[in-house]
Amino acid sequence: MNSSGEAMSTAPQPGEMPTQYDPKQFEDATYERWEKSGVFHSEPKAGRKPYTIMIPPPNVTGVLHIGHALNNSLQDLLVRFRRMQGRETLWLPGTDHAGIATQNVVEKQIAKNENKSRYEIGREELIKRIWDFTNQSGDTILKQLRKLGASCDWQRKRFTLDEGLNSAVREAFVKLFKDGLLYRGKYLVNWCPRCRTTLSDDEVEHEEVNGRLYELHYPFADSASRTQNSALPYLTVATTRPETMLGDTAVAVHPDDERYKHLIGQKVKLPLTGREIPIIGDAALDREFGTGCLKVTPAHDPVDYQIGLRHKLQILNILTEDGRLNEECPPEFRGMDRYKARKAVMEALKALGLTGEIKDHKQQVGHCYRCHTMIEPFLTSQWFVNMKPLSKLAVAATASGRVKFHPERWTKVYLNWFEDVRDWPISRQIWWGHQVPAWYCLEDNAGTIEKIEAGPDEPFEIVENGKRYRYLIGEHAKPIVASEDPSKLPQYQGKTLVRDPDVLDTWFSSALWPFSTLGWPEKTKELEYYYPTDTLVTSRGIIYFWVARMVMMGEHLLGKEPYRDVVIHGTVLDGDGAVMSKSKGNGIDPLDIIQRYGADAMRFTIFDMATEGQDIKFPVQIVCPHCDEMQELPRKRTEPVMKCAKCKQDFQQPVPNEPTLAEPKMGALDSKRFEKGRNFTNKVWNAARFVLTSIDADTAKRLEDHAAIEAGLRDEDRWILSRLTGTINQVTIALDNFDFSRATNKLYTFFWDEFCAWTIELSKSRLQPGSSDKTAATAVLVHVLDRSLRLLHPFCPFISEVLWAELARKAPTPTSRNLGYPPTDDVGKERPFVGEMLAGSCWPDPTFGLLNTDLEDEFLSVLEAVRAVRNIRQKNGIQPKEALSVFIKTTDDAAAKRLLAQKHILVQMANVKQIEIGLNVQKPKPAGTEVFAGAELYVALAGLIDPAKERERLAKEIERTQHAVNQGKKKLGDDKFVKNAPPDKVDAEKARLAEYRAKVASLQAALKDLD
RNA sequence: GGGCGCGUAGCUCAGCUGGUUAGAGCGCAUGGAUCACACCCAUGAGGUCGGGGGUUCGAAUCCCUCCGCGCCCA
Repeated sequence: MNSSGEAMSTAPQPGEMPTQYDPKQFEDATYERWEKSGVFHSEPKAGRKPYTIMIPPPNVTGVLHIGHALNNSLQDLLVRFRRMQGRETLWLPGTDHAGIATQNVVEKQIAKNENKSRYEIGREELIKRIWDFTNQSGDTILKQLRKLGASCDWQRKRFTLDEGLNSAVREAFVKLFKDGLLYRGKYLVNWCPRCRTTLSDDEVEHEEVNGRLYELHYPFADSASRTQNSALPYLTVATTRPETMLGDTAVAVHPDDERYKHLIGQKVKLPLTGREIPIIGDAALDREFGTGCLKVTPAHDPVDYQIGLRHKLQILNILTEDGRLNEECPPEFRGMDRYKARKAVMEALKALGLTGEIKDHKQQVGHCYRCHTMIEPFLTSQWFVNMKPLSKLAVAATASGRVKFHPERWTKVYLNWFEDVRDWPISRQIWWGHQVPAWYCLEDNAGTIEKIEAGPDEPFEIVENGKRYRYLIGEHAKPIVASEDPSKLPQYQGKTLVRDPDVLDTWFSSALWPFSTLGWPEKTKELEYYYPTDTLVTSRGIIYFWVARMVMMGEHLLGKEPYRDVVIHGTVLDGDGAVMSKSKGNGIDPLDIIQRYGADAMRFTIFDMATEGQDIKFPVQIVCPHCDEMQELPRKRTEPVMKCAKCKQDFQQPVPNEPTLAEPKMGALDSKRFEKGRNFTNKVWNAARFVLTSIDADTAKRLEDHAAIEAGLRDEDRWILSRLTGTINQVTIALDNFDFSRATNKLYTFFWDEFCAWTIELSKSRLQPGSSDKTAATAVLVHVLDRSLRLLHPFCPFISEVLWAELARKAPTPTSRNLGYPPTDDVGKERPFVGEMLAGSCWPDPTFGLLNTDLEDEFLSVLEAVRAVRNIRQKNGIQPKEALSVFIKTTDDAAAKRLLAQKHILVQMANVKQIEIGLNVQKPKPAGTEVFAGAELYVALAGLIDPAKERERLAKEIERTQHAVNQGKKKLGDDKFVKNAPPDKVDAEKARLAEYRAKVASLQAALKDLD
């Protein structure tokens, strides 16, 4: 084969396979071969069904963490599976520009290195710096994905801020605007005073904070006024944010509240400001909260805002964009930060005797999801997406079953979001992102757009004569929304157009990802072929942020769902059930794991644990950086330096919420769970090693003589072929259903407990020099190994690829690698066999003609017999070397014949030297006895027995069986069971009871015989 | 406050539509340098399925309730 030349450079030479698999030796080279071969690249092909996954684009500046490892390993599993099934498979990779997050990183750098704010640097320069930064560190995470084995089509890599995606964003914006689904308006939004931008509701994280509830007294304007139940000359309001009182424009009471209702219509004199504000009645008030009087600050509280609208109150903004008090406030407070202002206002009120009780108060407070600053409700003009019509489309997509969630329960979570979702503010007052494609004509908007000089620490759009200016675009300004700059248009000649300075929410461009990456709005052949895509693999955390919005946009802009299946996987947690994170110092680094165990081992372990979307818990250990010894972390993780239990040297552990020290060396976090995957890959390696070394040149030639091989097949061969068929079928079904853990388990059990433990063991005698059976035995080993490696490939791509290349080298023709059962092989089939590598070869089909469930059942009793002999041997302390004499007494002739046919298995697997099977077999004395499937098995123990041990063993078995007898007796003794249960269940119970009774009797007899 | 998930062997988890003596891996115990693998092989011990109530001939499984843990939304 062509590939063998290349394969030799990475695959081991014959006789050179070490006894342990060393992933580092093969992984990078194998990945390189894949990339070179083009097996990951996809082109639209008429007549072939595509399979497409769009990667959830990680942040461009991100680094791989364990969550990415899980997410992308699952995608790779699906993609490799479908590719091998012959689908034209595209896994499109890329990164997200992550607006606020990325801008923050660069802003912090600039602040640290140059002590400058973004306003001092200026928009253009900042954007340039961010581009430099992302170009530099941007593809780190994509490079790391290769370490996982991710089979992405790198030629189709995209970035959410690249030119094509920008045109998609502009087109989407224009279309939504034309369709009446996009509007500009002045509303109360979530505002981050640190990022100085709007945030959507989803970008606000609510957290419980220990705050205070302050009572403030507002004197009545009319000094004659009094409350009903007190003679005090003021109304007392309660608030958690006293500084907002400067923006109060009313006090509200409940219209039915006996204490206050007579005051409605009167006024209070707002302290510190001298303004008189009305007392109003509003039924939305909670009479029980605080004093029952609510200060109303429409510009700075969502509830108050609604009240303000209802009562047409003045809406008075008292904050600047960076959270300081503005010129609407009394001079002594102007320019103060909101928290300083809180203190100052309280002090001023206290001096006037206008403060009351101050109580501790727990409250939910919104924080910016990117910088964790407390958000402020803020009145600004923003672009909004009208969510109602789009929600309907997205809801319909799941209702009609076109979009399905796995596990299904997430459908409800998804739908729930649409139920009372508010309009989505999409403009952001930052610079890194897609600038809003809207312009304003100054001449046409005279009076609504204001040009003002910008302060040194304020945003600005234009510089004239060294002075900075910004435009304040009033809420009623008329935008010109266009995908291209309209200033060249004839109607604007001689006029000044200014572009909307805002950029769009990152999630706006992410929402277009499934089709913008395929060239939309152009009608490309890719879009035609790959859209709708097939599967989205993501975590529950972004169902709202991303999934819901993608479905809306796909439905509206293309009239089709973006994908058919949404797979929601769990979250990786530590042993205590805490999310892994940098600040908690409990995060396992997937690259460390790959380094220690290999990518395949990590993937396999993850798949094994990925059960039905449940969270995945990894108890975390730490590795000594000096001697590599894995050890438990101390329960209290406060002291960074710990001593290695083995080499006694000091090393560092990550401590929650603490920076790392310069010294001593940091230990890597690890988890013992990964040993399962490593052990399995090593098992695969060694099984292959065994099979490969058993193929000599002579055997290789004969592997194509299928007729001769067929004639030489034994029952154990037919058994493993039947089991293989069942396994192929089960793994395929499990993957079809996104049941990753089940697929992994089936593969594991088949390979380890059936192929290795039985087939390989049993083949050993047949492979001896001079054995006439060698060809058939080898053919079975080669066939099963070939199919196993194919099955294994999507799970463990590296080791399977390496071993398969080696197998192809030892058995160089396709027909030598199978027993003649379809599928014969990839070569000559319609499916292209890309790069002559396993990654481009085909998935095994279950060959149902090989299924033989009768034989499988029959084998169960042989396996039982082996286990029985081993058990008696072990319990009597008989050395494995000691060959035993075994007698099996059956109740019918057929059973005897069946067992007799397999007696070599007993001989080989249980070290038996002499065996008798039949209806009239005599029990030796003394004997070890086991009862199974109606047969009694005796092991002659003369000279070997330890009667006490055998008695103990029998007693235990009797006790256990008696338990089953009791349960059966109880059931069958119950008239109601016999009358009500289905007859087949009753019969089955009867048969079972009879069997257990017989077993107890036999065992008791055996016990007696020992005397 | 609403919604969802979880609670099964020392640990991490299977156990789907109710019916064999409730399983796996790790760990543990015992034995094993046998010619694929000690990252191995063999055998075994270990569970009143979070508590209580109900439905049913029969409940780890269905229903109610309580307790504990976690997540999401308000």
